[in-house]
Amino acid sequence: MPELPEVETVRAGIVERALGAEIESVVVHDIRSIRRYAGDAHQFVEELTGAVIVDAARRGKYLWLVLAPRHCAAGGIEKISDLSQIPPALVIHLGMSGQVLFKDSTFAADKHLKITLGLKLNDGSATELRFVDQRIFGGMFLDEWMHTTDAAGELIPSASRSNLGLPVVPRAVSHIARDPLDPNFSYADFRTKLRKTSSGIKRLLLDQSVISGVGNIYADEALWRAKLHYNKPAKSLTAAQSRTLVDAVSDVMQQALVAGGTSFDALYVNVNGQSGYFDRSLHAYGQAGKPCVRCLEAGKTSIIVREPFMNRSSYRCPRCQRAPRQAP
DNA sequence: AGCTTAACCTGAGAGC
DNA sequence: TGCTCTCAGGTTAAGC
Repeated sequence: MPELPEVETVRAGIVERALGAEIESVVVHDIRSIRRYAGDAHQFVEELTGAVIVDAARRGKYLWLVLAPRHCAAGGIEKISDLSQIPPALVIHLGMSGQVLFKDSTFAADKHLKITLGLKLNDGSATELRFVDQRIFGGMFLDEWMHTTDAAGELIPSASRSNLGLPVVPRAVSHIARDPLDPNFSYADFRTKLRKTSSGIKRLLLDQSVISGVGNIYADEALWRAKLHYNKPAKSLTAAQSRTLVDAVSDVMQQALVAGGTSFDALYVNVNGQSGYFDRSLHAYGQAGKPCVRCLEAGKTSIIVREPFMNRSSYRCPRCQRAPRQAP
């Protein structure tokens, strides 16, 4: 289940492997993996072929490739100041089961191979960027650039390292809030959004327009670390609790990132096809029936429970994450 | 307008 | 063995 650490692992892999690469060919094996795109498969291929990958950027779970026209050497794009002269962004979302893999064309097609980009790398060698997706909740599309300002009005782009010198994100990403690993993440903006709703706190954590990059796994882990119940009304959190929660999200994501991400069933892998191992460090998610390690260390016994939540599951310790008096 | 729910998918595993 | 049922979950459109 790719959440922020998994997507960031993929982004870093693309930067390491494909910067400066020219997209020589594009094959769409399954049209369903192209989403939110006005054109058809043929147009997708036409628009993408010949472009050069100059960067891979990310906000929350959204990942996008910054492209330059063929005639434009990698790095030369900074000189372009008119957005209309810049090729559209190649936006990638992994959904539930999406993978980005680098493999030479000699390797057999993967079982759920959806889109193949044939790349000519900087050193002249060739390889393939393969988008593989079993459940097809993910996909990719070409998207126009949009100027962006955050709530504070500053003109600073997202996590992109080479940002064209412009405050831009793909249009589809413009409604996504900054994630906790973004240097411009705002605690104040987060708390403002919490105070405006009657919803429980976990619903807000999963709302990508409030804080991005958080999915079911890291939401449960962060709530466990912050000792909060998923149904605690968001507006009832104190400023200190809000900050503690964001720090818990940030900490668990950074630790998962170091571990190469979380993996349960080999659905999530990095660009080399390897699984992360953070699942061995989970304290709440998927731990139903096991003792809460924090309670255990305190000499108490409490068993993690799994409860239905928003058509999925929530895991919590019934002792250190007590239910609010009145459920919202 | 704010909030909730259904739909999109496939495969693994459980139950019969 | 083989069938059916349930579950996994990110996002968004539709419904209330």
